[in-house]
Amino acid sequence: MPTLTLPDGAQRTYDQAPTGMDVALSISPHLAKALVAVQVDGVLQDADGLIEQDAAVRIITAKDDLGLEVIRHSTAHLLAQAVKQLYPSAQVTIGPVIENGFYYDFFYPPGFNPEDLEAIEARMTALAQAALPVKYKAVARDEAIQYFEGLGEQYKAEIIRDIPPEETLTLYTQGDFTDLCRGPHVPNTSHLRAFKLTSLAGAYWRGDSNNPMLQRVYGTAWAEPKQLRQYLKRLEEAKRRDHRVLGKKMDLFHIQEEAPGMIFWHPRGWRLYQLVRAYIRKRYEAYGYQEVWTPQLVDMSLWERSGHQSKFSEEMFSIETDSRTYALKPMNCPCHVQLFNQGLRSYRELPLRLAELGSCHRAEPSGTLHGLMRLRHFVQDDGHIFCTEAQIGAEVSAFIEQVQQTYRDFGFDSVSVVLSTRPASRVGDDAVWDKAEQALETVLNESGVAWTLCPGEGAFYGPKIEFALKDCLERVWQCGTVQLDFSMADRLEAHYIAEDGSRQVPVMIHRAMLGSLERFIGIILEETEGVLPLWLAPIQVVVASVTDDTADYALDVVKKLMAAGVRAESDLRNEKIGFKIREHTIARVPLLAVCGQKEVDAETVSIRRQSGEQLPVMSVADLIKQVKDTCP
RNA sequence: GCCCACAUAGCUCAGUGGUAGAGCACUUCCUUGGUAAGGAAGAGGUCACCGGUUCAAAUCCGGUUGUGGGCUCCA
Repeated sequence: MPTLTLPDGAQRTYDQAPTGMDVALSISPHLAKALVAVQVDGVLQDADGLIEQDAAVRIITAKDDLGLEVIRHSTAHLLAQAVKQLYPSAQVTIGPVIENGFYYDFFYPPGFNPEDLEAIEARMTALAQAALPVKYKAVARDEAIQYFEGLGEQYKAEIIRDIPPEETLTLYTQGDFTDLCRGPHVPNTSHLRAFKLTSLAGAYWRGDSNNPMLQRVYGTAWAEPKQLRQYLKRLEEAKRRDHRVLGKKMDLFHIQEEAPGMIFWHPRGWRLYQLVRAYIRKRYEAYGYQEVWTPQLVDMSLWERSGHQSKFSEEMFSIETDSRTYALKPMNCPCHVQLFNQGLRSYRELPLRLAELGSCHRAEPSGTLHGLMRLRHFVQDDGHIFCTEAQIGAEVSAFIEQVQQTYRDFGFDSVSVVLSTRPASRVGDDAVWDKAEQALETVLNESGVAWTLCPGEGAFYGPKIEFALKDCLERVWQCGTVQLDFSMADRLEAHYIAEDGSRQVPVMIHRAMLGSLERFIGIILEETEGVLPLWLAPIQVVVASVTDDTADYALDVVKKLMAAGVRAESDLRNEKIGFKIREHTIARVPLLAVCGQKEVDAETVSIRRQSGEQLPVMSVADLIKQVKDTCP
């Protein structure tokens, strides 16, 4: 006779173990209809699962986040059912819930095309409308293997074989389709009424590129059709924030076929680039770095000694000349060690911080290139700190502080911080890795930032902390990073003389705040929708004349602005003022100074912000002051 | 690198085997207009590249390059 406690504190006692559906029915028929699952003492379970003991029970509907997750998971099953009906030779694998939806991977060598997607979606809709009951039953592992092998579902059988033998499995059946699943699922498919298949992709079985390529179908699913429409609209709007689209609209840069993965920067884009560089140089100085510059082309032997050649030879551009092989530098660290190695270093010089706006070339695989985000030529705001073990904590912790300040200056308030630890393929003793990982974790905890752990994602020479930002489609890109390295200095024979006169190998800390300048600019563009903070705008003010009579005055204003260091341009074209406003607004110019007869007479400018907001009429001197005050 | 799709005027795109199209941008002329598009005319393309099928290819087929969405990778 279980007694159940409802969220409002009410208690109900049942003569025999009820199902979640019984509980809902005993409250209201309406609730029973809306029920997608129940939560029993915090554990989600199916509507028809028995509740045999006293427990706290919550009815989960589509309005709950948990309910939405169940709906997405069930929609993945619906997709698999539709695919099996339409393409019986396809084998099912896995179909998890992801942000905003789900995907399902199928082994189907002929592959799907976009028309198939439409057919699959149509079948899903029909199956959902049929309101097929979703039933589950527990089976023994071996029975499950036998069942799926009998169906020719090799992938499913393989998944089950990897599950510990003693575990009981559940099979979910809806109509003619049965899948292995932990559940829970919606009571029947009529709950699935707001979904859409969004894209088709290849994905390796178990995420391993040595395995066969599966067909992945992505979809989105929601509780209500209205939410689905809103989501699709959001997606549509996000595409307008794409940095590649904005790069064209704002006339910042282009890429062309002759130089894949490399950027042709236009005058305005290059100005933005220079502004970011100027910001970084100020920080280098403020944070005690000395800026350096090293060769672009370095003999392969250096990369062999550093260990990069053996790990990244495929991704290095190399050049044969004078019967020597050079590599276009893919990174700056070995070059900075060469600087460290000039002369005999003393412990008194540590920490020695070398910085370089380092130009790097990497022959990234063609399929990985992506606008400004992933390039074959990019510039890092790189830096290497040579220090003693005792100095690691202070250096890393100062860096974390600096990175956060930098991101705030650029207007980012949410940065994800990840600690990545030893990868399978690495150099150095485990004892050294233990020490390095411990050091980073300690500093992170002391800094108070929220962080997550990514085991196995570290660099081959050491663990790292990564600072990542999101683009318009919520894709995560690594930007800042700080990496501990107990190997490279030793490999490249860097030493210093310690206090006791002994020769010691310095610890190397690799660090970058923005990561790649190009990527960071791409992220800023998407984050701001191209409406850059005033201090970063390539053109801060366009001075537009209303008629030819006011052109001279407008030119004079531009001259004054430029003399004061404000980035200004004139627009004296024989066009209506409305037309000029429209053009510069689209080009994301932050401030527009309109000069008509009124302004000429009063010796003022009338300022319109990119947002459309009109500022009080002001003198040119006031405008200059306002613009100057925005620079960090 | 792998899977799928795409590549037409400067830009955004239409064009399913029979003379290459639209809007915007551009040039010229008219217009001198006060806060998101004034009007008219003109010019502009080897339909990414290479090959094939066909009387005929932007269109069908194969390859190459590049781009987009994913996967793998990312010092």
